[in-house]
Amino acid sequence: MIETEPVIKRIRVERLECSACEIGRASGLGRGQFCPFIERRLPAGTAVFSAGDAADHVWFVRAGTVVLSREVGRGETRARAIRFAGSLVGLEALVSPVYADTATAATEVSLCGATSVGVDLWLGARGTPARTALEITLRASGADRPRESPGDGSAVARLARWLLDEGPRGVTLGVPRHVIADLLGMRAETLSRALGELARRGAIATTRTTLRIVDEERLADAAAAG
Amino acid sequence: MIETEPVIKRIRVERLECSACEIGRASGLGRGQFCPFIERRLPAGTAVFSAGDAADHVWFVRAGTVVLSREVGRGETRARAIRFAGSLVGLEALVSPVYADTATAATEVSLCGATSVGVDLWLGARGTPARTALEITLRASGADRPRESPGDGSAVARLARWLLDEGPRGVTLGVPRHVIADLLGMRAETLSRALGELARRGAIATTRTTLRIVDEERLADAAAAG
DNA sequence: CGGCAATTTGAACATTTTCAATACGGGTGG
DNA sequence: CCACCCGTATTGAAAATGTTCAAATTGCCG
Repeated sequence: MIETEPVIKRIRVERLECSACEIGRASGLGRGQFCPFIERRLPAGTAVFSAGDAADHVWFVRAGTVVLSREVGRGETRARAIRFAGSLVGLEALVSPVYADTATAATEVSLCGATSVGVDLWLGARGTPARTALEITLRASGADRPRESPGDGSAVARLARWLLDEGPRGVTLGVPRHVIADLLGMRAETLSRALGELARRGAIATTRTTLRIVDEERLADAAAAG
Repeated sequence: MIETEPVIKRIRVERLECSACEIGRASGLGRGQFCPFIERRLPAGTAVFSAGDAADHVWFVRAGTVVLSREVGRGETRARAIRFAGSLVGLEALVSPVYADTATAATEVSLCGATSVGVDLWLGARGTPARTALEITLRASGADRPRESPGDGSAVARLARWLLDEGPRGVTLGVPRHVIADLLGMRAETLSRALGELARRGAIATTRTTLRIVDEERLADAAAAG
């Protein structure tokens, strides 16, 4: 029988030793080096950063919980992941001028923040294997869109949005339809019907294996509709 | 007017110069070093690796498209992301003994693979900032579950599954209900009803701010149901 | 102690899922 | 080069599921 503790609203973090922190250790704190991250506390509900903002800081979650959300259209945003103590958030600052996610403190949090410039220096020379792997990973996940679900808009709207920003690439590269359906959180049959609907409205032209965007404006209308 | 090319099924990659590759360059190919990655081609539809398998290789996508899927329950799997040329897949091998995703070639692909051991060496000393950041990132994203949607099971089943493997942590750490609802691809109202249903079945005990798993077996039944 | 925000509840409604059956298109073998 | 076959995509109609919107409740905080 699993028993959960009462929900934590206030966190108590006396004095987390930086030498006990993974980031602190990587910084070589014991060896006369310094850590670019500076602690800061935020109350529950505070926005740490917002998707689209200039990505100028990277944060390490020292205590508390941060929720990551991404836009799904019409300025609406949906939670897509949770980050607990020990995670880095906003690392996309390394590879993008703007944040991909909106980060919100779900509880009171203790965050250690550093400027992108500081992190850039901290990470060491560019082009090393570790750094290259990190950047490749960040670029890939920064471009991912969370799987969608019916609450994010009608099937037609979701498809229209997807086509507007991933379509030409994804469709061209031979991704099977059932995969697209999965990403959009719908069944293959529903995708098929949505494609048909957009074609009927003159937004796209499609055959069983081809897809062409005919009228971007109508597509945008469909995307906005709901 | 955006026009897509016909779907690509066969890829032509004559001889991609390794010195032109981001990975090759990071390996210091020009400087007498070597790259641990070895090219291999796979036809469309081939499984590169499967979630749960021993994570012994890391792959770099040189050409083609790879689909990443993750389990959503009952052994069913849903596509959650697409990786194009220039991405690394299976990097979770660095921080986990098993793959978190199932990777499938959507088109014919040219992949460069390296053993986890080789990549471990290639990345250089452990504990450096870049490597630490990479590992933290991989650990976090490896634990993420893709947002779910109604096609992945009924609201009650999705909630039950979530509670079984994320519940105690997420609930304890004060994640608001509407965030959980987002992650499960349902509205807050539906989550509320699903919680009520599980409580009625005696699987959990819940108040407006508390949640306790009372009977794991019933929860598992609900998770399997559909 | 009062007010606010989050959660719960209700009932009608719209949407998507289902489960079949059918049509294609591409790849294979002759 | 063409016919055949298999797997993928499409279509149909019924049914179930989740969404909506509004109102009531409750816990938390100042």
